[in-house]
Amino acid sequence: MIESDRTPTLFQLAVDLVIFTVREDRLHVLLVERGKEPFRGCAALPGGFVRLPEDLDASAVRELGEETGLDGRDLHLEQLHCYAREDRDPRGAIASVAYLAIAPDLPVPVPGTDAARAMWVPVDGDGVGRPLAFDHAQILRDGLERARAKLESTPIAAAFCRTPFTITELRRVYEAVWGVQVDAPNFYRKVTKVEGFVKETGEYRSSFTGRPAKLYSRGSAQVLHPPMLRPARSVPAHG
Amino acid sequence: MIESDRTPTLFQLAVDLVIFTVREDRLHVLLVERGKEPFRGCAALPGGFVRLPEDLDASAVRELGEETGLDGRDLHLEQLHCYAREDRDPRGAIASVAYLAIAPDLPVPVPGTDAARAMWVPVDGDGVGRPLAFDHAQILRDGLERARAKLESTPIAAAFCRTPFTITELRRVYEAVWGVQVDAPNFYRKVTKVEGFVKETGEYRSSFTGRPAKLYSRGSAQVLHPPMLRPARSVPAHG
DNA sequence: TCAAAAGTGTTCTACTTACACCCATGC
DNA sequence: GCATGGGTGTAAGTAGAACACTTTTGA
Repeated sequence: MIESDRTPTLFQLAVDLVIFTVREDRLHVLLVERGKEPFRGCAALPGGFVRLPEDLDASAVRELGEETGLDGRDLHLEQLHCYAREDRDPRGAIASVAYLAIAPDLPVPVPGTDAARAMWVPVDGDGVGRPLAFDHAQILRDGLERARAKLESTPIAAAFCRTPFTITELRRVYEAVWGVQVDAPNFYRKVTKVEGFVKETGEYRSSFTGRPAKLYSRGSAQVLHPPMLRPARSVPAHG
Repeated sequence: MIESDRTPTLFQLAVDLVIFTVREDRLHVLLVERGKEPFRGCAALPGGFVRLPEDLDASAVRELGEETGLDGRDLHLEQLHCYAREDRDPRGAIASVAYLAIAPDLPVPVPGTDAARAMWVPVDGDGVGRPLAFDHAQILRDGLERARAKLESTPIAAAFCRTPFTITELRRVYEAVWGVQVDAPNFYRKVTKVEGFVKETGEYRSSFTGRPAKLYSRGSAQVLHPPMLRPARSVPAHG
């Protein structure tokens, strides 16, 4: 924070959101269709500009609400990375602070709001199979890698599930985000044994067939001891 | 990245550097004494403003060179977090992108340069035992936690050591950064067994007493499989 | 020969993995 | 009954923790 004798660039600061959910056992990201130039009509991450006195986290929460109808206070939301390459936005000096958000499978987009332009798009491999505006493809890749890593060491997988949830639902989160198959019996034991990952509610949920599953809510742990281990070689969960 | 009808704030963007090294078995951070208001005379993290067309990483490398004489291309350097709270700088809208840098114990500060105002300060617990300018105490805490976490899953501990190094030097990095004692025999085996962490040079180094130690250089691994595990309860390594 | 630092051996325990198997429900 | 998904048992293999012990040097 030492002053230079040359004039610093003035930036507009944006927040862009990588919002993930799991629907039908597949990882999805929320995209919006841009209504203005540049990249009009192109898919992009939702986001918007920061205006003081609001800080970055608050901007992210606000944008989440405006563009998706989701309440940021209920979701996992964490800062990812700041992007400021000169060529990232043709309008000029616009730096973006990317956020990772994780949502349960909720009825979004909400019709009749800004969010009507939003859509859940399945993530295959490292991307969405279509061009994204600005450097959003890179931001999406970074967000995906962050989410995958955080599943290992923290209980954020539960943020993908509506409470209460079953252990199988939690397992399908790991399978969708990591793109691997996970052994159900071992996963069950591990999750229920790791201190503070999940908490039994005492309730059960019947599915159409099979034994009713115990229901759980998220525990109090912030980190997992021991961590969930991502297999070194990925076994595709979806052919 | 959706335009608002209200005018976004214009920010100056700064990069601030949390530069760690280990000297005499203790973790140190590089601080500078501010020569101007605000916080004139107060200790602060080195840093400076971003000027396009330079991007954030390049700004961090440049500031590292200007303020410490270190060559950023030789060091571990990674982005930490972006800070933009309204009250973080009394001069107004200045957002800071913090970087974590890891350096071996080199003869820095370099007298006769800008770096002469820089000093290595030991880190005790979570801080440096003196007030820091702006929100730099928070940035330092975040950098410290990042460094501690990265020692677990990546080989960055080697970035604290001049090449070639001994396994004991590497162990002292873990002890200094984590603030724990590490069992030497088990550490030795683990480090030399994990694929790609360190590479034997075939040379030996004699110390004043004891058996000469094998010398190693950093291996090619980007992540450690399995990771180095930080003890759940910290056993203080000093004091 | 002694101290000190490097490096090896050994044992116990914890965790992971693979997979067999039982449980509880709807049809 | 039987198909289906939930959950438990069990045994083999791998990794971590503790610590005794050997090796190799300088003084």
